[in-house]
Amino acid sequence: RRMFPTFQVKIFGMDPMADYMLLMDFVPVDDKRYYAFHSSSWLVAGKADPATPGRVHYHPDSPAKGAQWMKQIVSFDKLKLTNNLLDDNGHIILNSMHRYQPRFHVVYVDPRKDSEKYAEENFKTFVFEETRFTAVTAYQNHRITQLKIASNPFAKGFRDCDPED
Amino acid sequence: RRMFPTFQVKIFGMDPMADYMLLMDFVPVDDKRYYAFHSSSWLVAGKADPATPGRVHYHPDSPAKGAQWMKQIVSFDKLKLTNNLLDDNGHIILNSMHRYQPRFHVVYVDPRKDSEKYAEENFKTFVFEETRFTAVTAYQNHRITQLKIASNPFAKGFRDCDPED
DNA sequence: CCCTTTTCACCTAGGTGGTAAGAT
DNA sequence: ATCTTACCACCTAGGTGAAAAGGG
Repeated sequence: RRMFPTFQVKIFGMDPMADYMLLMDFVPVDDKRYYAFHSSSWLVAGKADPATPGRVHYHPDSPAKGAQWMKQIVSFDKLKLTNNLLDDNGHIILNSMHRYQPRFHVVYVDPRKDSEKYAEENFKTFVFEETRFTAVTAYQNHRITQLKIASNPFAKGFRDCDPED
Repeated sequence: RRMFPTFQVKIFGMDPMADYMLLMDFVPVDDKRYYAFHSSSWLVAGKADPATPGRVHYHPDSPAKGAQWMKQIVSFDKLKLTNNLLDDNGHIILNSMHRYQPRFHVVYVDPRKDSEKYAEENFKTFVFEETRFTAVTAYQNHRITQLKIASNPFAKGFRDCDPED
């Protein structure tokens, strides 16, 4: 399913005329597996399960000019997560009940013939720790459910109050 | 609205590793304005109205590698037509009751610095005369309406027989 | 007991021709 | 008389959490 809320960034400082690829991936926060205790808190269940294939999600507008990326907020709303190790839809594969850190990467599309040499300097990664989350197959906390229902337009059918509450 | 049926092409002979832009535009077939006589045939109503802004529709996957374009049929299903001269959605603007010839263009994205010099040879246009049509705001022929209802999935609500008829 | 899978009603978002009213 | 516009019911396509069933 889609990740919600959507990861969004506002970009500054690109070369407006140069091409860039924007992408995201997810790395484990720790080597632990968690479980929900009485639907109220996370406790450690033991060591992490074997790592999932480390896939990457390219923003579907990639490649695009710096001017294009900078002129409005970039939204990764097409990014989908799955726990299916055999997924062949190109979705990001995560282990349920494990904690993850989303990462955002910017790749400058180097027009030089020997661009591979400069791969290091043409690549930049940004991490926002406040975007860490625990992957689940079902919500383990009623307040998270209510927050989703209140903020995701597709869950409007489950609301019982005005949207401005 | 969308053009239906959708313009589709199968592509051969590209350089699999090179980038290409695919686009379409529409040119008048003649300098005439038409009218529908008793909903059964087209008659000439006089000289064409002033030409509309000559817009172009880039296939949204552009630019992409030759290998990508060739591996399946390319479908221009996002292309939209309008008769609104003030349209600011980037749609193709046509005069109603005029005849048009869709054109398909392939642009090779030349990696050379002085690529402008080679614009001529990096550009190729394909015209399929069987795709000519008369632009309308409402169908002028009941058999066209029935053909659309029978073949467009979004018009399923107007069908009264099985789809395989 | 806790987590996962499947199915479902209920949404968003948007593409159909029908239809009635309006314009020339 | 003929064409255009605006709105509508009815679709496709797909994103929600609920709920029930399944698994360890």
